[in-house]
Amino acid sequence: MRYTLRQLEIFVAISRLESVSKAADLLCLSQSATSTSLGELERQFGIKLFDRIGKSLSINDAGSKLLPQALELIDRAKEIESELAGYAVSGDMHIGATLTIGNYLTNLLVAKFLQNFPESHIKLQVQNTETIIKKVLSHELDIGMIEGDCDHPDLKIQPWIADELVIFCGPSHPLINKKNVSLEDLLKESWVLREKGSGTRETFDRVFKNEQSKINIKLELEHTEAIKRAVESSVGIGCISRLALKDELKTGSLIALEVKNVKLDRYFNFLWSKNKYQTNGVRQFLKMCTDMTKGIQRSDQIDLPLIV
Amino acid sequence: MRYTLRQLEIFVAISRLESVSKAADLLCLSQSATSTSLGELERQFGIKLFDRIGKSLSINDAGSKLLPQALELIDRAKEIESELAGYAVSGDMHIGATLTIGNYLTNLLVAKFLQNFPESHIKLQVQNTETIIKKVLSHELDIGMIEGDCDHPDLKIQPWIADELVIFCGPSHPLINKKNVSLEDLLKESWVLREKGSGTRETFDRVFKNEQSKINIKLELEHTEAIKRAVESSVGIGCISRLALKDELKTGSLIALEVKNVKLDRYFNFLWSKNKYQTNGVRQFLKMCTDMTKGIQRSDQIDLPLIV
DNA sequence: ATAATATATCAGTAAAATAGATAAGCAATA
DNA sequence: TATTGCTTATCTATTTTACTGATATATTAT
Repeated sequence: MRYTLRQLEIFVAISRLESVSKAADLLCLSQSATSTSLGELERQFGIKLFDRIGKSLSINDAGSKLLPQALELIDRAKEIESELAGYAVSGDMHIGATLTIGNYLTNLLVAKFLQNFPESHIKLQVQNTETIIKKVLSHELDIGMIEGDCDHPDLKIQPWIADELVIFCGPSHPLINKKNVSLEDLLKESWVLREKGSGTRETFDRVFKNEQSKINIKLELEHTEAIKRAVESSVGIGCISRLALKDELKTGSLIALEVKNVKLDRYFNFLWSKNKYQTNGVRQFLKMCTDMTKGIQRSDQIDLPLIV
Repeated sequence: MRYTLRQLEIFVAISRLESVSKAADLLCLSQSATSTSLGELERQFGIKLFDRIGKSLSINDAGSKLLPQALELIDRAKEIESELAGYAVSGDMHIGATLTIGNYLTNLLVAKFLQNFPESHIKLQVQNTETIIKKVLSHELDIGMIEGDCDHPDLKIQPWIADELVIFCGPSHPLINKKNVSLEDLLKESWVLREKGSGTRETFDRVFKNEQSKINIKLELEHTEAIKRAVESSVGIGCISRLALKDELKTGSLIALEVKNVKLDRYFNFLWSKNKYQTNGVRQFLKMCTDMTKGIQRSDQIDLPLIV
């Protein structure tokens, strides 16, 4: 297959206008290139497609036979192109995510997305839930990714994947030897937690709302990594997403405590404004995220490095 | 439309084999060129078609969408190519024609044919009817073009176009002033005719078979041009095809005599062996000839220079 | 670690597309 | 019949693309 769609396009234009010069104008090509291209097509098929009568061209049998088929082929080719263009992403995309999601998932998701759509430009902001909601409302962000709910009439929220907070301690902590850790056991401990207003803290507070006064919060930190270091240094026990603890639980540098009757489940959610036009980039991004978590139950099972 | 069918072919091969290297082998292309071609296709569509997982490729959504469409498009393109190849002519073609046809029509027909099929090679032989029939029978010729009939069981004869012999004289001949030239008038004249065995002479003899002994043949010549010169020089009156006289009748250098009750009509015929395979070139040539004479009544109305 | 293997990229080269200029053919017309 | 204008074809030079061979980079297997 040595002929090109471009040659067919030029052939069609010449056929339509019955003139090389006019076709050249139409195609924004020199008369020379147009003539040569037709000649090359004829040479490749080993057959003339036009009769040269004096200074003008007149399509011949072979040309007439080719014309409708060339038209059809070009139409199909254009259709393919535009369908694929529907996949393609253009323009900027602004994504906001909370600390936990942003640090452990979104940055990797964005990297993967950029691999598939190298032409697109993405700005990722990591901020607290409140700011993200505000910016999604003001259309400053195309998508927000937050933990927990949000019921604003202008916002659409879509659950993405389950997440679980884990209560954990250092490897030398006495509780790790206890079989059934109870709520009472926990209330005796010192805590290292995320600050008020963070999604993680909200989940924590919601679950422990009846025991709030009895919880001894020794340290409030704004970063999960800092909390891990503090717990390692035996400042107290902590509570953050299993996603953020993945590596440490694996190596055993931090230990998860299984507590009876305490379930710190929550959902990571997508968030977008009902009033903002959803660009193709946004749709593709959402699709990629949901596609990737098919068959996956919980956030920490997403094995992004393998996929990226 | 900036992408090429070749790129699609390469894309399909890579998809099929899920490997750039294997596709390169299949396509007899370097791994480098294959990789670049895929990259270029992706760049042009502005979208990746494969996920690169480690050292291997895995087709992604966009690629999966493209694949069947690319296959279809390539199939159509190949179909077009081979249909057009059916038009194309390859190999040698041997055509034989008698003097009158060969000199005034076939050479021009062949020229026109070669314009449309520049790759083909034609050998044109101008010989007498008998030789042509013999060579068509021996398959030395693909097609013969003769005046008059031939009923050999192994030969197929196909009428092409009507021809007419014209009795003519020089511009100073006394007969041109006579209103109704009669058969008796003619028998008083001297004649310049083609030699026995020629198609023209056979037609002449057939029409004048009852007056053969009374016809005074002064000069027998093997070329129509020579006959014209002889008649111009007042050697006598002549009888050749109107086709060969076209120019002279137009300029008035020779004058046609309308003779009552004398009709020298005949047919130019195609001739081929029933036992010889008819190549595509032969079919195309016959088609071109019959197409060209649609709506034309007689050989001298064919205006070849205009068409060529 | 090391070897084997796959893709991507780089540098150099061959081939193709293209523009600009020019030749050659034809038609209208002065 | 020469002239003008318009057409297609072709020539040369240049840019762009396709390609090879070599090399870099990354991953799997040993």
